[in-house]
Amino acid sequence: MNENDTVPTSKKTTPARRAELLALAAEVFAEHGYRATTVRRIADEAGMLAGSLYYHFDSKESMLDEILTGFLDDLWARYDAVLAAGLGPRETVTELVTESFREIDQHRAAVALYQKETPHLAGHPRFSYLADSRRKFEEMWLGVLRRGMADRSFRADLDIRLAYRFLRDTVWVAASWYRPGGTHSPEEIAGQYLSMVLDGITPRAPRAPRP
Amino acid sequence: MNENDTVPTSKKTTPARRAELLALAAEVFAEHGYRATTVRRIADEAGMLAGSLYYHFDSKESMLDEILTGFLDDLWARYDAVLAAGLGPRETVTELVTESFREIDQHRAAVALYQKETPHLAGHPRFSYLADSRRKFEEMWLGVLRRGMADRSFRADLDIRLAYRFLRDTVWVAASWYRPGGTHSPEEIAGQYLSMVLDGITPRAPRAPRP
Amino acid sequence: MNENDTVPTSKKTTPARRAELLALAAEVFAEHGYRATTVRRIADEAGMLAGSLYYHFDSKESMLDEILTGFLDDLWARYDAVLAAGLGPRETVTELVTESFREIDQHRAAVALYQKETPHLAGHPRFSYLADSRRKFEEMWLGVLRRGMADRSFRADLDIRLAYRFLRDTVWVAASWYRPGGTHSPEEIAGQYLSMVLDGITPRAPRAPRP
Amino acid sequence: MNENDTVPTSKKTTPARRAELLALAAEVFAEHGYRATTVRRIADEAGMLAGSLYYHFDSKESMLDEILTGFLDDLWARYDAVLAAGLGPRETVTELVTESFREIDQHRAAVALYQKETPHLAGHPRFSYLADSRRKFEEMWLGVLRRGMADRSFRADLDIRLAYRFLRDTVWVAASWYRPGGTHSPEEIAGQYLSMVLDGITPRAPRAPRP
DNA sequence: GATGAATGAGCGTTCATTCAT
DNA sequence: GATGAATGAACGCTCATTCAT
Repeated sequence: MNENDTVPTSKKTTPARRAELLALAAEVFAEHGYRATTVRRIADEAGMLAGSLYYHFDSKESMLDEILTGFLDDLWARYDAVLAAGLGPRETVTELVTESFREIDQHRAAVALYQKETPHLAGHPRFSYLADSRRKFEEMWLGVLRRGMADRSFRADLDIRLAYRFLRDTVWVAASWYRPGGTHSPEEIAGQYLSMVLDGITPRAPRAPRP
Repeated sequence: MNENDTVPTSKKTTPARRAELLALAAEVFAEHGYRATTVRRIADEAGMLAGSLYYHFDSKESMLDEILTGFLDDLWARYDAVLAAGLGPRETVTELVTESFREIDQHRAAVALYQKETPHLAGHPRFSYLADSRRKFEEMWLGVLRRGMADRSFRADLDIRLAYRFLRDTVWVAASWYRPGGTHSPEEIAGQYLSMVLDGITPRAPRAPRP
Repeated sequence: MNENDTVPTSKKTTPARRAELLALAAEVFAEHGYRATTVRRIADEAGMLAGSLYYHFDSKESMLDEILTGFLDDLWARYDAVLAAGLGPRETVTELVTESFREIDQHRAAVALYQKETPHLAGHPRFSYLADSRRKFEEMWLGVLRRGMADRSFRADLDIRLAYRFLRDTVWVAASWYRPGGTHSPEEIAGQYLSMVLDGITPRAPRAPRP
Repeated sequence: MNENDTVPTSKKTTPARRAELLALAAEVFAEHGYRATTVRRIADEAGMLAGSLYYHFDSKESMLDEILTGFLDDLWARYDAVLAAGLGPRETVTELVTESFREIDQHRAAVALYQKETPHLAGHPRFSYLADSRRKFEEMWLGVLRRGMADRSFRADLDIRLAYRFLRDTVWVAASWYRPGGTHSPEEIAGQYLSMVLDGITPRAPRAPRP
């Protein structure tokens, strides 16, 4: 997924400076949107001139690319670890959601960017990995939901595709308001979300504890 | 809220043509984003030249303005009717969510546009009504949630601000994937969403029917 | 050869204005070279701003394209007429050279541009017709030279490829110094050139008049 | 003519390294044109970074300058030797053309560069020696042609200025297609060219051998 | 009501050049 | 002698907007 592993596009810079600049660019992209963000603005924020950015990156687009692939690589490392643990459906959902909030906590800008720009990037060949990731994402969630419905972890009357979209969106939109270093840790927020998603916002009688 | 009621910007046109053009613009804005949409693209779609649009509208921004105010006017008419009905908290939530999905069904483009562009428009004086609406929105939801927690319609252990964001986002993001004329009616989708939000995705023992 | 016959790229402008602008661009391109010519310079010369040129043309490159195809279309119309006349080798050479000088007289800038830029444009797919034309050109000259050597119109000891290059270059470089409206008509210059090329610059005994 | 003799621009480098780099630069300039050649491209080819070239040369322009003066110095050394030999007009022309082809053979890139860039450099004070050389060139050729017409070595009916341009261009354009190490030696090519120029491409009766 | 042609500001990008290390 | 990182001016191009017709 990360083309940098195989095709180091422009490694003329130290990785540290690259990462710095990229984090900055992600922040600005996330705040104003990719299109509305001028390369001059990023350069300003970095204390350099617009042209100087091109020493480090090939283009504005390649900055976006690198931010997005970095994010997805990291995210899938988390998800794959969860999936490899062989947990039950409810625990898998719990862990997936928690890892998602951890990702939001650590790469908020990239997540927000991903949310906002993916639709426009869909058709672009360079960003085909976004559609690939989306597919994997869908399969993952649909799979865990199906397994959960089969073993009665989840309600049998769910419209599975609707439930998938519900779960997917519910988690990610949090990136639009979440600010790291707030009063709640990502784990706490994940806990609250899971509580609402799993048990609903209306009171329920105490369930028997699960094995 | 709708400045056209008091300050008719460009009344040279018939309201019908305006509405036509606006619906078209909303569609294009929603698909490609406001910034990425060129005025020429809208004109193309309308079968005219870019310059000709300026007979009907003052600027690209005023089109956006008109679309957004139209949407909010319509939405608040719906919400105000629900609030005026004096229903209980659970029923109020049910009706608010249902009306939201009806709004998505009827003005999908405007809703998507609102979702996508509001953050960037926040500081802009011309669009201060967006922040106003957001405030009203928040008060409305916080109010109904509080009342529900007070009368035990909703769980007492909810983090109310988190629950508010959860509800708010959960509903609106549906505009990003919803396509009118699909297999589900807006009421059906609302029903499914409400079922998940109110009761969670895990099975619960049958509750006593509410009066 | 002329894509405008089949694919009218950007006929948004009146052909007259296009032609005017194109002639102007050709002049500037020819004087300073294509790369060294800024689009602002052309616009200046046309009394407009750089951006305004893009109402008439898609790009700087498309201006070059249009100039070049226009030139080649015109040139080949001339050559084809000569070839269709079925003249003997010496007369064919005479007419081809004369038509070449007429072309230089009427489209000096385009010819100079063609001479100067063709090498750099060779690999570019959009300008593949340049290589095509070059091939046709070579076949044409090689053909007439061969026929002339066969029927003793031309010396039998010529290195035919060298003679081809000699003829080809000799004619076209004139575009670099020729100025229309000078003391010599294109026909006179063609006559002088032909006299040197056919008979050499050293005196020769009078030849028997040809039939 | 060579300002390096009097004003050593950047003597920080060994002449050997300079010459190496210059030959390389000439090659790249000749292939892509001076403007279109980036200093980085030259550096790449030399296995260094763009900035490093500035240790050896003051500027891109000074590289061009040095290449051109080197070429002209060499060429005029050849021509002056020929002129000093006191040959007859026909033999002088023969030798001048032959030396020209030898120059092309040995400094093809510089010749091609000279041909291509001289027109644009005309007005530039730094390159005024190009115009000087051109003048000397013209005087030389006009002189030998005049002498040849006077002593009947050349035809009396020639337009002398046209003949001058014809000779001048005819020789130099060969630099655009000539590749050293081909099947023909420069002397052979010179012979063929001279044969065409002196005697024409049509057969002539055998001339009485010259004294 | 709409067109054709233009404006002018700004955008992403390139590139010769500089300079501390 | 060479590098890494930056500058700053200019370039081709886009686009919202204007306005006479």
